[in-house]
Amino acid sequence: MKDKVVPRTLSGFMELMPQEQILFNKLKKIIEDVYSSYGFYPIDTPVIESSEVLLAKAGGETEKQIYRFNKGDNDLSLRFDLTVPLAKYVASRYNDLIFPFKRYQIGKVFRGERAQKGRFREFYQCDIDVIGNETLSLMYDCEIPSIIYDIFKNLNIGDFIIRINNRKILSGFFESLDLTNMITEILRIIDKIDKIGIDNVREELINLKIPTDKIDKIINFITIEGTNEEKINKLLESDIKNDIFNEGVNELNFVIKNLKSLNMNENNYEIDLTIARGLDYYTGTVYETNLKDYPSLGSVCSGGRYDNLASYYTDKKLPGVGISIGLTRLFYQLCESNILNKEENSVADITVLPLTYNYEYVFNFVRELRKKGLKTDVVYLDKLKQLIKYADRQKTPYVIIIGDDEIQKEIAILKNMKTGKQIEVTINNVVDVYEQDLNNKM
RNA sequence: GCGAGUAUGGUGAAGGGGUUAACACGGCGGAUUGUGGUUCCGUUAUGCUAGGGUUCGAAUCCCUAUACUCGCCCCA
Repeated sequence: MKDKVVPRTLSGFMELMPQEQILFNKLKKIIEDVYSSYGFYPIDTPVIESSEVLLAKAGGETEKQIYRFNKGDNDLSLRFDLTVPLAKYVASRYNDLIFPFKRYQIGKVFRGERAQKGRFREFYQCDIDVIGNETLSLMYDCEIPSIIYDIFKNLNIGDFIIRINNRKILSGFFESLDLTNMITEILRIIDKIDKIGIDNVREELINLKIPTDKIDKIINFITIEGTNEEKINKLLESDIKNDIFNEGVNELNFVIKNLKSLNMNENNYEIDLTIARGLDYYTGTVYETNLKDYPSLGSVCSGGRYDNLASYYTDKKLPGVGISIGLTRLFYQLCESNILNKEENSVADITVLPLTYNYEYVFNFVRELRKKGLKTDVVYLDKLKQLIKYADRQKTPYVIIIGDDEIQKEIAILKNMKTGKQIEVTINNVVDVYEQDLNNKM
């Protein structure tokens, strides 16, 4: 035993049991289905890219967290998000793509940072973006929340709220306070408000040596209360004289107004001036989404508008808007909070247990079941007890037992594993009997 | 990158220097050679992350390494 290698999985890498994997895949499929229902195209890009491409814009953090290695003379890296590969993709195929370019991409990304609760080194991102050529209609800023809305409705994991803000409002506001030079630090602090609370925000702002009167103004500003309409009106009526600020307010006003016409429930979205988001490239509308019943989970989906996607690869101006769902973290959190129903995730609808060597007879049944779209598992084990136990552990709702006695009578036994009821079926009525029993139970 | 903590079978774990490492779950075999999720019986770590030290004696105390967990930074 000593010379065996311990079969372990690296920290920060999620590996699931089959039952869990089914659930995970269900969530992934729901997201994918909603994305494509809005007319977005799927793309896939390599997990490995040349470091030169991936690190073209390289902030300090990215460089620290990226998995980078050499193979021969090649300097390679694992992608750490799906946005940079998108930028490369669009820049290199600019002449062939149709704009506005609507794509989604679901795939694994890698970050070489220390793993923590709900923080992974390999995780799925589910990205969706629209990229415009030179310009991009603000209507796409409205479409994005609508997509989020549909996804979280379909995921069926409880009530949720999409929080919306516009970076121009914050930028303009801080410009008017003459704090432009520290805007990155301030936004970072404000963004943490949900986590650390308003008092700590104030404290950290004091640490930045911002005058108290300005801190009061900031706190008052970001905690504006009221309905969406009231908040907009307060912003429109404010005495802040700043062009960027006004532009932001108008954009936000436009987005909020149009969300109504997209048939979204007003309880599921709100203006939240504390959302700062992605301190790098977001320039306009920004979004975060939280589960109302589980605020401690933090944002489960976030994104926004950016002016220029691919400035490191091309001179073309490519504005875009999009979101990303961190599916691995979301799934992890949903499991931790017992929001997902982990029961009854058998792949097969029916498990067939052959107690005979006359497989030809068995396969006739199997073919019939599969032809009708029933997922049918056939098990080959020596003993009936093992067969039954297999079906039991797989939580298959139904089993079919076929032994030599049944073959003699030209039947099979359909067993409902929940009720224990057994019915004799023939090849002609097996599907009907199955469906009848299934419907009776419901 | 910085800080704190933990390390015992497939899993959850007890044992805090004294001869065979508790208990539970799971697994396997059987009671029950055509019927599971109940019950009963048997079985399941020559070893306590690795290496070194203290000791007559170490899973237990000390040191080093590694891994893992949790914070911070940052982020999905």
